[in-house]
Amino acid sequence: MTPSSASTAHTSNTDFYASNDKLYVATDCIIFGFDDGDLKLLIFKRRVEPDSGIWSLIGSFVKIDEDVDEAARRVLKEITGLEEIYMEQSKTYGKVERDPGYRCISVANYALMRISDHDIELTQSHGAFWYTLQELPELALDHSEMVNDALAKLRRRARYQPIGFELLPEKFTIPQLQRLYESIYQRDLDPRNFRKKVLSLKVLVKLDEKDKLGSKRGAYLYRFDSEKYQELLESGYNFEI
Amino acid sequence: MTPSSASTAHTSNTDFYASNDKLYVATDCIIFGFDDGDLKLLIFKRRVEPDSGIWSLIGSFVKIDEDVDEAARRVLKEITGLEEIYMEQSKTYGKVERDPGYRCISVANYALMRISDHDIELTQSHGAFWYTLQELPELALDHSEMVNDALAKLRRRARYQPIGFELLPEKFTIPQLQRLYESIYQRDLDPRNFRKKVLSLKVLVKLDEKDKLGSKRGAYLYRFDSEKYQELLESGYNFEI
DNA sequence: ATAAAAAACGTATTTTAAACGCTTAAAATC
DNA sequence: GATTTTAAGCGTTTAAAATACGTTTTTTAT
Repeated sequence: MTPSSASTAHTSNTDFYASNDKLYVATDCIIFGFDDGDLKLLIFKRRVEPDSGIWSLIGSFVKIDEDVDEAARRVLKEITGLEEIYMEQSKTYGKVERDPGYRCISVANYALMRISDHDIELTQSHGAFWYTLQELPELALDHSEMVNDALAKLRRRARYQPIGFELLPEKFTIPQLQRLYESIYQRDLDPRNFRKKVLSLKVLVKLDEKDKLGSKRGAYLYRFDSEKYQELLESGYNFEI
Repeated sequence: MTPSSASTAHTSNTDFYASNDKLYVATDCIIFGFDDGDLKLLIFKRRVEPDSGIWSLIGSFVKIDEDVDEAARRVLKEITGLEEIYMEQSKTYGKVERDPGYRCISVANYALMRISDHDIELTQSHGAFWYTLQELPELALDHSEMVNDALAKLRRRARYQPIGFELLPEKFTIPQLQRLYESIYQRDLDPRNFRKKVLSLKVLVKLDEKDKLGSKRGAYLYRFDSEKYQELLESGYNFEI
């Protein structure tokens, strides 16, 4: 829920809301997931004014006794049922008129998750749906801007840190990893060069299993070597794809 | 003034909230300047509790009718006298206990400026001083963390966008530009390769003047071709140094 | 059987980065 | 006033990385 939806505000005292000189702090979550070879975004149909009926990101007010990123984790938990989601602060939106209902600044966070992991019923009960980036509708308030900014950040991050750990299932094939990068960058990559590059990073462990669903021939499954993955992450390695 | 100084709080209404029941929004500025071949930071001696007498960044509460980045620009203007400073949002700090005085979240912004440009008397009248990164003292609250984060961001930005426009005087030599990069990265660069690299970007215009102060022989002055600089900026070019 | 599709491995070419040598201009020293 | 010193400026060589593209392999569909 975005600030304006107010249903999760830390107080419901209406006298208080009437007073128009209060500055609220909220958090909104840009939740990226990967499934079916596509990067997707979890969005919601708003049930409150303004912009009721319009799609929006999920969010909440920050409580007085809660860290800002705690608030974001609380939202993520409420929506997906998951506690251990990769999350990173994106940007803070602070324009006076960004939310016509209240003076409210919003700290946007983006999260990366495996779509298959989450509690589908819980998500659906909140009126949430996964949309690919291509078919994404216009969003409420400044939420489209938030998505664009988060996407730009994700793309930039993917250049200097390996990514995929958070978005792919535990076992995955190299073509799947390639499709992830292709959907992040929205462009085709050469499969031979991609394979060479990711294998050169030495963070993949080849398994003795094959995935037979993706192709006729089937592709070997891999998993990340979490120790080496962590090292690579900390070394600030430049992962130019 | 940092949030704790409270002198600029946007409201003092205590009817609804007991005073420590209120969530404040502040902004703090990490002001980078370049001078004498060194990257420096503008910091202040705090005059209020907590941490009075300790060095800190400059900041202010965000007013109810003011955009968050407007607040940051207001602070910059108050301190330096300058309006057109390059400024970028760094990160938002939202831990409950980050400021023992109030529940206050802070949106940190970093600014880049030419030290020679600003109003020295104004700065000094605020108790402000320029410190190099090496001699930087421990700062109040979470301000040291803010500086480290902003520096990391500046370093990363310097890799994918040209920098210097904001930090160097209008006319500058290639060795000066090199010293800027060396002080950002805190490591030595090969002068021959550096020259080759920056000239290959085609954003420098060689002037017919020489700067005779920096060396016996003197070095040609250059200026940025702002049009090409802008193009380069927008192309998202990777400026690996 | 044979064609089609995607995986997997390999090689050649081009581009970019890193390392280093040499000359030049002007001030400082003898 | 010749010589040394210092940093600027230009160039070359070598190493590494990115890009382009060829070939073989495995399996399903026809």
